[in-house]
Amino acid sequence: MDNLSRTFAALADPTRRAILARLSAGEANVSDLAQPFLKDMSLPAVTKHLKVLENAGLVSKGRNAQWRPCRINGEPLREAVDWMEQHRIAWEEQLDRLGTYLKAKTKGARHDHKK
Amino acid sequence: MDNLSRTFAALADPTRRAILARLSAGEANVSDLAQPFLKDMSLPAVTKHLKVLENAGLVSKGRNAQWRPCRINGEPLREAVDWMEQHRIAWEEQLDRLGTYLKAKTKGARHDHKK
DNA sequence: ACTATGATTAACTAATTAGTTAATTAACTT
DNA sequence: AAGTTAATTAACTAATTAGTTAATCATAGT
Repeated sequence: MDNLSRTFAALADPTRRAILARLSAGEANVSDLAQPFLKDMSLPAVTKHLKVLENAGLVSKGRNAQWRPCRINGEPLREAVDWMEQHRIAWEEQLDRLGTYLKAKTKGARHDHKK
Repeated sequence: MDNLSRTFAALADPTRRAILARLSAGEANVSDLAQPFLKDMSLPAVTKHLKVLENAGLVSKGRNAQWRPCRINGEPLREAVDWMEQHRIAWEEQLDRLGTYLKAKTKGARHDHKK
């Protein structure tokens, strides 16, 4: 499977997206990351989700004694955003053709990015 | 399954991404969309891929006689980009901490968007 | 009416995914 | 050395996915 597919597949799960969201606030151990989900699933289930994120290159694990500090890796995410941005103009043109672009536009600068 | 997961799952396949890429150039019938893939897979396989894209709301089909003109729908894609953008600053900070941000930055304005 | 074209549906299979519990590994604590 | 904590691995199951071929549906053209 290609990198981009692995990245999108990794993002296609709310648990994994929540893990990434948590990691964008900074490094965390596996059990820290697991904590919010332990009502819904077991620790090995979280380990597996992390493995999916690791295989997609979105997360990398370090080691500190018996802990495994995880951190986010932005590069594959950038590639995914790049793919979407590459087509975004065309999508918006499509919306324009359908006459719904104006509505989107008036939502504000939500899609503008920092300089 | 939630919308965002459905969108990312739909994007996690190179055939489906190619179909979307083709559709960002404009409307196309099922057989037009299928044509580049018919060496690799059957027409029903493409129909199924389109069904996945439809269920994610990424594509909508019209009807014109026996043809089914397909067009892209930007809204779910916007939501996906929004999710990523929401976390992007944090990812970049993470990169910064790792000292690799500068390298990314010198790649140019690739990640800046239109006003 | 008959035939051709465009597309979908049905029925099936193989592979992958997401979860489980139980066992195991690795490192720290006393 | 024994026990505790953090995390992974193993073995298994149920559900989903991506593909197949064959049959069907819908419309057009003759």
